Amino acid sequence: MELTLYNSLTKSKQVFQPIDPADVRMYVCGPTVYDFAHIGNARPIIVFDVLYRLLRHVYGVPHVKYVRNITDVDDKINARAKEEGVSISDVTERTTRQFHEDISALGVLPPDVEPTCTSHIPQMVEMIEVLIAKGHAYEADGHVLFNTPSMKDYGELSRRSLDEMVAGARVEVATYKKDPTDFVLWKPSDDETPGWESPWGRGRPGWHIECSAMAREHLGEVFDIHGGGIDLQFPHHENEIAQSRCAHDTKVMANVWMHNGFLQVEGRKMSKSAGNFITINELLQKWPGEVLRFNMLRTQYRQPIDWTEKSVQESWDVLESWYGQSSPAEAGPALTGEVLEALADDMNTPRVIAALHQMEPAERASNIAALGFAGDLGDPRIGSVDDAAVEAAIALRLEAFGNRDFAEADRIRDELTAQGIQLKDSKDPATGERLTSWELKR
RNA sequence: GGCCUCGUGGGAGAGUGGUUAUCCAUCGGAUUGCAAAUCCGCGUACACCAGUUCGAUUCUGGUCGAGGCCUCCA
Repeated sequence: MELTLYNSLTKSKQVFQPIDPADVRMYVCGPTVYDFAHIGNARPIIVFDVLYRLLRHVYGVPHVKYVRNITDVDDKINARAKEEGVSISDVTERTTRQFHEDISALGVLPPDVEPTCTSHIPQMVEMIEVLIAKGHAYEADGHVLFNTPSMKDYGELSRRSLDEMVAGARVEVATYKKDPTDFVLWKPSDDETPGWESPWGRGRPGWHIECSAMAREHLGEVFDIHGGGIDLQFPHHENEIAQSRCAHDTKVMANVWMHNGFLQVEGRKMSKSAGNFITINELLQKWPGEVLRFNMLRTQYRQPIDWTEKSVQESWDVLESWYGQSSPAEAGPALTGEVLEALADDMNTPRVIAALHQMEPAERASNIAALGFAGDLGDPRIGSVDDAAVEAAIALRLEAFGNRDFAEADRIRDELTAQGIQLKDSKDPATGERLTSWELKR
């Protein structure tokens, strides 16, 4: 089948043609592990999980390789460790564990490889040496810098010329740079900062070289898809491209570059200072993970998304209604019909959802199962409720019904309502007997 | 200041040079002892101003508005 993807490199939708259909390779920039992942971080995780599932459907599970790194070397991590008075590995290990816990609740498959920076330092050093040998990088004042004018088409991804960048720059240029747009490959570490021995003294890698080195190690010099958030397009991805292409003398690093749009919260940019910073973990205290997953997919991945309480509630309502008709837990996963077509159209997930609404419940259940939904809407807040007491109250209410004592029945219902418990009555279609279920009000 | 993305009905959100997106909410009805839940029915929107066109929400230009990035930063 034909799969169309939007390529940031060409700014157009293109039919996806893998280099080798028996070995389709995708790299996605993973988290820097210094703090809880926020809901904005969850977007690429979920979006590219959907793509991973689609690729596996199209090319076969054994023929797709998905690499998503963990950035465990970063000055933010160093700052956090210092602030807390703990070791750097304390911070990175704890945060990595938390990250895995949080995203597994979102129904994402683990990537095939999840490399860490700390285990790829030799590969980074080697790549930097190659770049120096080829005249693309130089040592200055203990740093190694990539010389951007040494690459003819630097800036192709973000479509800016070096002149534009210099003209628009607001940042003071370090004096040791040959050119204002040169960027760091390696920087020196003092005794208190993590560092590794290198030909340029004890130091640590710059931000971009990690992804170039890890992608090369696990996917080769040229691979199919590289993904990440739109905020990474420049400078991170631009510089990855520069490093990898210049080190390998290749025309591209990856054939298709994909960027998910930004996330806002209640109509405003999410930031700690604005007080609207939401972590995945916090949301999971209140909502089932698959509601968050569904909510994320209601917007096409390239569009900006406005994350609101109201939209999450709507997502919950939709899933509850679907699961009530046919649960994905009991369905054989399968991508079919219009759902598959919409997915293959640059992952048009809103169109996918519209198609799901039109499907028969059984087929729908199969499709949502294949999209990573398990059918579990267990309310994470339910632990705070004494459900035996609730069941007992419901039994008393049904007894009151039996006696036609509506005043007593309503009194019990009002009491439960006051506790935030919503009753739902239905009839057994066979016997006509009254059945009562309950849930916590949102 | 430079580069870029976006602006669809009450809300969310696809799409299209001329034809019902879809979902949620509202409203009306059925059902219910009363509610909730459930079921049925109802919505001709596409920021503004020009231009191209037989015809534009869909193409081009401009205006206004929202948002992102601008090299060590998350």
